[in-house]
Amino acid sequence: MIQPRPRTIPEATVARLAVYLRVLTGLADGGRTTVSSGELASAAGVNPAGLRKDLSHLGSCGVRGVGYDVRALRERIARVLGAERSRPCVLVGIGNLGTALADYAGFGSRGFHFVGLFDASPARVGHTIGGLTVQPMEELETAVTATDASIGVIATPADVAQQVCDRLVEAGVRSILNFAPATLTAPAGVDVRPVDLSVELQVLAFLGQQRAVPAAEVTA
Amino acid sequence: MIQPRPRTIPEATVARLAVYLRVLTGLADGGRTTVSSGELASAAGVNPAGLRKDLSHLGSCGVRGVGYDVRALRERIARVLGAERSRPCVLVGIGNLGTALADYAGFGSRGFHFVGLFDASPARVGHTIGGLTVQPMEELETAVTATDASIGVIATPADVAQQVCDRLVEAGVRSILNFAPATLTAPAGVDVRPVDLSVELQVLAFLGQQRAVPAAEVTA
DNA sequence: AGCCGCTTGTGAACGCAGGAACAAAGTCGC
DNA sequence: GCGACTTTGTTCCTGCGTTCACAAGCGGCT
Ligand SMILES: NC(=O)c1ccc[n+]([C@@H]2O[C@H](COP(=O)([O-])OP(=O)(O)OC[C@H]3O[C@@H](n4cnc5c(N)ncnc54)[C@H](O)[C@@H]3O)[C@@H](O)[C@H]2O)c1
Ligand SMILES: NC(=O)c1ccc[n+]([C@@H]2O[C@H](COP(=O)([O-])OP(=O)(O)OC[C@H]3O[C@@H](n4cnc5c(N)ncnc54)[C@H](O)[C@@H]3O)[C@@H](O)[C@H]2O)c1
Repeated sequence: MIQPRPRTIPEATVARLAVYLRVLTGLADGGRTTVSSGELASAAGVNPAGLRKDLSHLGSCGVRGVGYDVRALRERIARVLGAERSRPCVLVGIGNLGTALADYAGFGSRGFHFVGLFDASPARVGHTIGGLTVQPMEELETAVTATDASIGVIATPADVAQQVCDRLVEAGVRSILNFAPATLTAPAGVDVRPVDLSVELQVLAFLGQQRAVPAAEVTA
Repeated sequence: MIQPRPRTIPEATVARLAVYLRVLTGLADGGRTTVSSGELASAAGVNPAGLRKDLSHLGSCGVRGVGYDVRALRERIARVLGAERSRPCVLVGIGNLGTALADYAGFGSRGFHFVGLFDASPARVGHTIGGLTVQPMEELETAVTATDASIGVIATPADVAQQVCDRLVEAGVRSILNFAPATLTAPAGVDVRPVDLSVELQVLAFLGQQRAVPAAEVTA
């Protein structure tokens, strides 16, 4: 039993660790060397106790009475998240959204870089975005194999998203981020993470509507 | 006690309701009139029992032995979510991402439309995107008041996101969708929903990495 | 008209996440 | 060198979300 640390980290904790990592990087750039859980929690918008519980999943790294060493904690989280080396990603569907993603410089500093851009439209193929040239879909499989891309991003229309997903899986991609408003099915062992902006807006709208209703509740 | 239905719907349920709504719209367009919970659940990628529990939050709407009437259920969900009439939104930061959002036709069919586009850069102001002209930041407050915009979307760089948030709140916006990688603070009564794509990628990367590790676990 | 099969809706159990409180531990001041 | 204060790490507990399982209800068939 060399590993007393439980292998399983809750997914909600993982998402927060990524936020802590971003905040810590900002603090380090600002010259801070140590930070307390309360300070870090308020900067990340979470509860201090919850933050300490999250950090406890990766072993004691703080000093009682002082706080956490910013650089050491950042290193620790980066190692757990596997953010030490940059991961190669491929992007399919270079339309409005896909172009913005391909052009986004922020992914590089967070451990991700695109190694391939693909589109079915001849009008898009050949354009250069963020230093990469858009390739036709025929080259998807060979490019994924050659670059050993680990993450695929889908930004195509919804009606072809499943086909694109299948081709990515077939090519060996095991992690997929899907922006198309469609529910994708993939075999076991493949993670598909949907990002549906309309759903986010609808949740916001519902919360706002519910906030307005309770006042009229007493009138019933 | 005229309202036997509990006023509180779990947020996780609300997000799934939005997905059901999308799936139901697709089914209705395909000509389907009824659908069973199992079918709808598999199309939405959730557990059938969970789907029924979600729907139970808005009262019985199904017919035992038959299933749900597609149109009626869609109407019911749309009413609960407040998606019957389109909600006016303002978008701040018309860069790469903001342009894609402003140009996106899909929001209209999901109950949202932009009534104002704003940017601080003179190079952006005056451009027309999706039928709207980009306005300077000075006009934000008056435009929000005039259009009674209920939702604000932030697509500016992270270092000015908090200022933009403050101005939106000051102008009367009570729901904010934030794409900038920054933790925003807002007064009580204002909902801020972050969408951090880097975090999504990092969660994917972690899950993929964890999937690969267990095989080597026995070697320790 | 009565029975059968199918599907919904709900009740209970389980597991998990979140929050508060407390003990351990280390540092700073004297 | 010692005491007190600060902050972490953990433990307990409460509440929520999810899943399973079953009884109730309705349509269709005979
Ligand atoms: N633009 C947004 O702000 C936004 C917001 C929310 C969701 N989305 C979703 O993201 C996806 C992309 O949106 P968009 O606005 O960029 O659309 P878009 O039409 O501008 O771009 C789609 C791109 O996919 C390409 N494409 C079409 N079929 C393809 C195929 N079979 N294989 C590969 N590429 C193919 C097209 O050539 C086009 O370049 C859509 O599913 C949309 O619903 C977009
Ligand atoms: N582009 C992407 O794919 C992507 C992905 C993830 C996150 N983001 C985030 O979304 C935000 C926007 O990204 P982008 O790629 O569109 O950046 P961008 O630089 O292309 O656009 C930013 C826009 O905001 C405007 N702006 C700057 N300061 C402003 C202010 N004070 N008030 C109003 N407008 C102001 C700029 O003029 C510019 O047009 C950034 O925070 C980025 O980190 C973008």
